[in-house]
Amino acid sequence: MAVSRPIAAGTARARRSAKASSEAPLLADHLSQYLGYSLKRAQLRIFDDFMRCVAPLQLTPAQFSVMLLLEKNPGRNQTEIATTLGILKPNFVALLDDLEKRGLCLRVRSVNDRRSHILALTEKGAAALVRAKKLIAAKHEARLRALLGDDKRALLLSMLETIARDF
Amino acid sequence: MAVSRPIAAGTARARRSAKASSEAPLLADHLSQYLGYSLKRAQLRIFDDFMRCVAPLQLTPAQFSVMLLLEKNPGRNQTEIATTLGILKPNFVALLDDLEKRGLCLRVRSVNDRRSHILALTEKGAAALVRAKKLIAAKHEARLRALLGDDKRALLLSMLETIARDF
DNA sequence: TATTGTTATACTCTATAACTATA
DNA sequence: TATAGTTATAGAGTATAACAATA
Repeated sequence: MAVSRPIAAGTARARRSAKASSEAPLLADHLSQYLGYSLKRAQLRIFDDFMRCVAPLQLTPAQFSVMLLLEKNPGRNQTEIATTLGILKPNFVALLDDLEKRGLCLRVRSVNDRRSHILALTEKGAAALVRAKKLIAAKHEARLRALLGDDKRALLLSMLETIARDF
Repeated sequence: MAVSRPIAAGTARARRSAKASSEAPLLADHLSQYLGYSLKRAQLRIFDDFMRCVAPLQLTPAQFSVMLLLEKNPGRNQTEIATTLGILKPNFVALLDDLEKRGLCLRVRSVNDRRSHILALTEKGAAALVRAKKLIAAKHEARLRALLGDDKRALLLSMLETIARDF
């Protein structure tokens, strides 16, 4: 049971739509003081918007990150790609099955080590990735820049990386 | 299949532990440019650390947020608390069952509206919450302050709130 | 009729053990 | 003996429909 899609009780929107059962809005501002809470709320919003922006291509954030990694790292096998993204090998199978079934990527048996599947984007996959990157840049990331400004956006990303790396 | 617990291929740690199958580390730095990716990575780290810090009390972030809300908003019913946190009513039942079974909170039938369950922390629940807050302040949030500094921490929180509210 | 809390249920994401085929 | 990919499975988290009691 995670903290998801919260309704900010302190916002004008929440105050306007207060239920008749109790006029006073709930006090929830103190929750935002906790990094985990704010981080989770922001992450859900961002993933939601990401999915909407990339909806024509039907790609989840995880699928997009896999395809991005395949593009920049040709010749790698499933274990290497999955591990880099923090996806466990058993859970990576279905994700790849889906991408492969849609003709976006390929598994090829390695000649050096016949246990390994070398992963590659198909032409269709590469084209889809190009389109996805354009949609994300034009809609998703552009919206973020408009909201925060370029300097604050860069600072936010660097702080998040710091937390992911050093916390 | 989400982006979780990733291994930063560019870190010194990752380079040291590179597998024999392929000496070259994977290029994954470009992923950090995407807010969703960095946000998710940071969120997983923070939730992980939150759980470790509060392990003596066996509270999840969601349970903690519920108890915090009960403390600041006495006399509210299940729907109000759940909705404020973005928890769907059916999913809130098991969470409350667990807290109530452990003697941390209570459901009381409302006298005004006998359909409603008014929620309240027990004395034991209030005491646990005090302890949890102390553990989080002393370990979890202190670590964040040490990592980012006070000014950047405040800026990070305000940017995350902006995203959650206005994106 | 509508709402509160609840049950049942399903789907996604995450995690572990164990199998197969290779090495 | 160990590793790569896979299967089976279990547990969280999240979502919807529908029910009983009450309004």
